Amino acid sequence: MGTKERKRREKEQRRESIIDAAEKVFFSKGFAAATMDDIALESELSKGTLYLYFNSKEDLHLAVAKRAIGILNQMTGIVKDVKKNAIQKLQELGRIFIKFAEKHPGYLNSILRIESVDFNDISLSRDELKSFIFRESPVNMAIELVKQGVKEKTIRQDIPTGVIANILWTQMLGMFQFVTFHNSLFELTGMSEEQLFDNYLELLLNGIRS
Amino acid sequence: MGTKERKRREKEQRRESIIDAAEKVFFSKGFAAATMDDIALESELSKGTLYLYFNSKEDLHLAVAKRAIGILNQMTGIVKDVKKNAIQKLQELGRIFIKFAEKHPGYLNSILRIESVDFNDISLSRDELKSFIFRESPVNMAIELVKQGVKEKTIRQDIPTGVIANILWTQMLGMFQFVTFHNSLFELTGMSEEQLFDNYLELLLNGIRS
DNA sequence: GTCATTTAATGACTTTAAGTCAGTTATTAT
DNA sequence: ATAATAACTGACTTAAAGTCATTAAATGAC
Repeated sequence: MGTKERKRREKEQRRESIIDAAEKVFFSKGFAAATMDDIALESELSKGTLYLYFNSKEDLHLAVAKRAIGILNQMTGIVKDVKKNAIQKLQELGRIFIKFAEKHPGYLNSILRIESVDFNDISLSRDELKSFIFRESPVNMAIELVKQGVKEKTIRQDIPTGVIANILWTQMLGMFQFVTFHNSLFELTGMSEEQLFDNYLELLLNGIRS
Repeated sequence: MGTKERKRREKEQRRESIIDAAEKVFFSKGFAAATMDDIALESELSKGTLYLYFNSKEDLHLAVAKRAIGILNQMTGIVKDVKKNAIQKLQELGRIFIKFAEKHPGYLNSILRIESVDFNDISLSRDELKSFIFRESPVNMAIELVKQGVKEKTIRQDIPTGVIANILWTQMLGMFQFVTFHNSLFELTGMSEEQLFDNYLELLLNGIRS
């Protein structure tokens, strides 16, 4: 009598399918313009049902962001097996992030969004997500790499590794926020997106070299 | 018959007093939680009147952000008179930004906000503001300083000055976004806010040295 | 000073979208 | 077959942005 187990699984599947629908709507219209009715329609469920699975539209967005972090993690996973020094690994990490951004612009946006939306309306679930990001995200890998670099003496040791790693993470996000928002920069400088990213990475890593 | 002139002035004053009220409400409740009715109450005007002066709540927020940029500009104005090399001037610029953030957290938030809110709902007035920031903000001063640094050979010349300056600007914003959001970092690292900022600045500038 | 005209301000109303909940339908266990 | 439980529904409530017909105030021509 595995009914209970099957039900749990089905519930999980339904949940995922709602996230699928939400994703589609968020990515095509943007979070603000997306309505719960849109998502209900897309998911072939009623609005009420959405609220059986998620407490709010924001909550639904957090679920999408979690997926984004998951995918990013998966993509960056290979870095730790690379046989190079820490700086080079960090560079690789950065390049993977850039690939992620190109391949999954919607997911990138959802990550940017959770790091930026209104500072005053902190919800419990966001706190939860914050710690999730901290524990699970590339930040964590960056911390390891920075530690390695300090040991190797390729990275300066006068600043706590946690701080360096977080600075790198923030700056990656900042770069994308900037590029997403001010796409006019390309015209201004005549640089390609790729060149810009490379320079960005270069500058970041140059700053932490010992 | 300076009636016309007086009317224009009064209209301007009313506009400013509405921004005053909006500011108070935004800063105390946050943009999302603030309502136009709150602002109407605070300004001792009716809601309808607010819409005679501003097209939307977002528009009203942009006006606040413009003020913020104005104040920041005023504060950073002294840097160009400092008699030091470009790197040192940029460091000073960064420190002033930090002072601004401490003194005017509300204004800081409003600047962060315009750089981050939903990427899909771009309004005309935001484009206008973007070019305003670009023309009037410290970005512009940073560009000048970077040019100076390249001439002096204190700053690397292999990356376009505009790109370097914009990277610095983004990263300053990113730093504050991060600190505002993850204030837990202090606990994690045991660093004071001041130390953190100093390290941040150091890293940024180290990256661009020649 | 009066009054027609223009300008400024009002707040009740409309609209939109998030979130709720009493009622219906489907599933399970006995 | 049926009572109990779980899943789902969509009409309804609520909140807040934005509108607009109406009222009030200010102006300037006479």
